[in-house]
Amino acid sequence: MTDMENLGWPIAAVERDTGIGRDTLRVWERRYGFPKPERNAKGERTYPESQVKRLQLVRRLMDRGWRPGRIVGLDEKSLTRLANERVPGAKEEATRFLPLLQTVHKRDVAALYALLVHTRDEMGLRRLVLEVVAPAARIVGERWAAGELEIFEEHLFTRTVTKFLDTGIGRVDRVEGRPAALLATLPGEPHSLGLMMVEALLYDKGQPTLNLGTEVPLDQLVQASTMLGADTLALSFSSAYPYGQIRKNLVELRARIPGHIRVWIGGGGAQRLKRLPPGVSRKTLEEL
Amino acid sequence: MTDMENLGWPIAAVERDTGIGRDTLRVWERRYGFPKPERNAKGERTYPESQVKRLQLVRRLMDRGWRPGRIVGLDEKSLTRLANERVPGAKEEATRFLPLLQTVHKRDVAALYALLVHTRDEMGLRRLVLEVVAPAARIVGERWAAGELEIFEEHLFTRTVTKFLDTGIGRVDRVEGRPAALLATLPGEPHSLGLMMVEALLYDKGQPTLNLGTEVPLDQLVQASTMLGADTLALSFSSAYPYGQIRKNLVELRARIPGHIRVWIGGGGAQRLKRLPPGVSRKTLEEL
DNA sequence: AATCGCGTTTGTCTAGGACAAACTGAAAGT
DNA sequence: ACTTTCAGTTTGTCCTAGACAAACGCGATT
Repeated sequence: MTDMENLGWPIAAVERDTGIGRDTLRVWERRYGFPKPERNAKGERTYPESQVKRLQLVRRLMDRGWRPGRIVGLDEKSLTRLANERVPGAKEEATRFLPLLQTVHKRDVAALYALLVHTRDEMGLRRLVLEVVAPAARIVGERWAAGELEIFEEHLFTRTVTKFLDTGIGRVDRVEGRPAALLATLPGEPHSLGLMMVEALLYDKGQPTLNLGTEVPLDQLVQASTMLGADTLALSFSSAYPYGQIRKNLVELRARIPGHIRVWIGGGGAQRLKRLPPGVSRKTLEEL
Repeated sequence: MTDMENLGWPIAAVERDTGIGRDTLRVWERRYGFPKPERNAKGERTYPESQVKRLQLVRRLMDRGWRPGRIVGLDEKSLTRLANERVPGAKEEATRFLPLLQTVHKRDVAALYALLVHTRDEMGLRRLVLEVVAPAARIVGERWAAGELEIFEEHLFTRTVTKFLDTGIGRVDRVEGRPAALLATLPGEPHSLGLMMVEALLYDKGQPTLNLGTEVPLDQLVQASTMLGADTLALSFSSAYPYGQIRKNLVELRARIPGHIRVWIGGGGAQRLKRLPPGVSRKTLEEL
């Protein structure tokens, strides 16, 4: 283990911790000269901690739309500067959510939960989702991208909100008959909060839904949508979802499920898509 | 798209749908002569549907402890026969859970949810978890391995139980102070039910826990366990978790987190581990 | 009933090249 | 002013065959 700390991480560990594929890591090294891992006795790449951290920074910037060629060569200082550039208007918005964000920064899940309960009692489930949970999730995501929050802190936020929403919409028995809409994310998209919000909104309107969860393989979606007799399949893409994958997967999916089933997409990743594949439509939370 | 159906799937899609790595797929082809994909115009492997199905069968058997060399060469008939071999005593146990299993087979989440509510009112949360949810989860997993259930049906079961448990243990505010135990699974382990059960049991005893969720990167666990001041880190491994990974990850983790923090492991995968790495102990649900 | 040793199995990693899909940005069209 | 078309560039994924250590199965020994 001590060798590991000295020599650095094997390529598989780096792929796991950065989400950047093995092949890509090697090809970056060839093209951009970074990362430049050491080698162990066996001749295998071993990435020092510092390079992994820098790769994580690069990954976050790519999630924001930067392309590798522009940023992989930059040093840590420049990367951090880019990461801290704020979206216009973000500051004012942040102050509106100050109490909520503080619970996250203090990692006080009890306070966060209490805040959610209080807000729901005040403005109702629908407005809570649209006006609090949705923007808060976006801000938390941005804070994470800027390196101000750790991944596990974002995790904690998500988990607490999920737990709260599950408590509110748990009464599955209220919904009868077959589900009108199936909710899911595709493999590679682990963010479940978008689905939870959709589920909460549709539940609020009494529309039967079935949440299949995250990272559902395509063939399973095909099976589920026909076997469960749904008429809509709603997919969520966070802005971190890899560029090209979205369109590719949607085209494949659309071709494989029955034509009468509608395909809806939403989330930050869906917004980035310029033109939609035929037979797929984009929905915002407000439209639900 | 039509070409895809004719020519088959690219290697990345097969990796995604079977959970078998690219390198492994290529090396199996070289060693065992299976899979034997076609090639497209570019010379790339394209796997026919039938071979993907057979690979999924192989994967399920490996999850049960079979080694590749013994089964990769077998034809579909032999594989199906192996998959259908039942664990002794499984039959009697299955009849005990007949009503519950039927809700799963009929994909009737409302009935499943109602059944859970009813059972909890009758025997309490602790006994519900130990005597119903835990064995049911195992049986559902086995049924899936035998090919009787689709992945999404297992998903549905998990999601419904999670929603039910979240409703019961949602009141985060009851717990005060820093969490004693952190719960998580490692990257590659998407099954969250084990964590949910642990969370429910500890909640029932009034012990503060924090569920970090599934597939938490190792470095995040290191960060979280120190920053949140927990004294125990509890990890869950399903029996599907790849053999060697468990020990390797545990050793790495143990070396990186402070010595005073205990590491507990549980779940089907933990049972398969012959000897535990130093500083790691195994717990069953009953012991909590 | 554990522990040790040994031969076998197995997954992961290496290399540099190749190519299509996705992107950028300017020119031409409405 | 706004969209569409086109060529040029960037980028991720896939290819080959070989190598090796870690994990495993199994028999021998404590």
